[in-house]
Amino acid sequence: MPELPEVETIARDLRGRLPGCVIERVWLSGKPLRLARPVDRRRIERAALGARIEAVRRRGKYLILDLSSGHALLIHLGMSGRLALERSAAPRQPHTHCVLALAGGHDLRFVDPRRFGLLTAYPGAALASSPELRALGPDPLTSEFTPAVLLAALRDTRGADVKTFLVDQRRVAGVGNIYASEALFLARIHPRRPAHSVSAARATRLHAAVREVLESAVQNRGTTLRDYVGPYGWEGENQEKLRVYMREGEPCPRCRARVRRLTQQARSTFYCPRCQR
DNA sequence: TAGAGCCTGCGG
DNA sequence: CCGCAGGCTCTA
Repeated sequence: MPELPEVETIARDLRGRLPGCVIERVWLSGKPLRLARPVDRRRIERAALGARIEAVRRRGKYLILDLSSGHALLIHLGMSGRLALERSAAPRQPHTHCVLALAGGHDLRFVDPRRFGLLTAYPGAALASSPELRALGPDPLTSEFTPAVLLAALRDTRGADVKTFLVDQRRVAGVGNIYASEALFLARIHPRRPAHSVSAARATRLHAAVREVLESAVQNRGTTLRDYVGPYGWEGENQEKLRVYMREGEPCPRCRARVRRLTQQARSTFYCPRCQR
């Protein structure tokens, strides 16, 4: 479910609330998450029990909680994951897999019906070189993401089309299915174009489009198409701003041609067949 | 670099 | 019943 803007929204909401909080208890459902791997209770407890939350960060689609123990919790929400900040007395939602009980009567709860998410912990010094974070490409909202970097990565790609390139986290960290379609529409690039055939001029447009689409989605607090909600249950507003995603058959906002859907890597892509080349 | 697989829920 | 869903990883 969540891509960069949704994870960034969650990080910002949590940042207003979690730093300074002490984790008093840890509860785990014991159900396996990503790759049918069970959450490692000892790892989580060693990192979190009795620790104070010092900072909340995001890297790509990952959330990071830096703790006073010197460890960090690493969280990925997969397709259906949510974090919920709720009173400890409030009933737990179905599919709750982790509860961090905070001093003062509130919980941070990890809820994930499909269990494609990930929850683990690393010593702070080992986090950046962890298997999860090691290979991530540049975060598109940082200064590391430049037109030249994007162009070089496109040129380095053999075979893959530009849409598949955009959702490859090793190339750009944080773009998923919604924002790939939206960025390609803004940049007027056809999703089936081979990545290495994207010209420098198009790469510059794509760079600006990726930034624009992600930044405005963050401003709009993310996209709620089905069930994305933030830590307080708030929905996003960005679904109203989507130009092509989930709009098959509707008129293109630029040229009025009908928006089409195609399938790439078993995922839907939406685009305008007239504007995008 | 395709395709399958991991899961549950929803809408047609 | 079927297909499909904001992700990622392992396989051939």
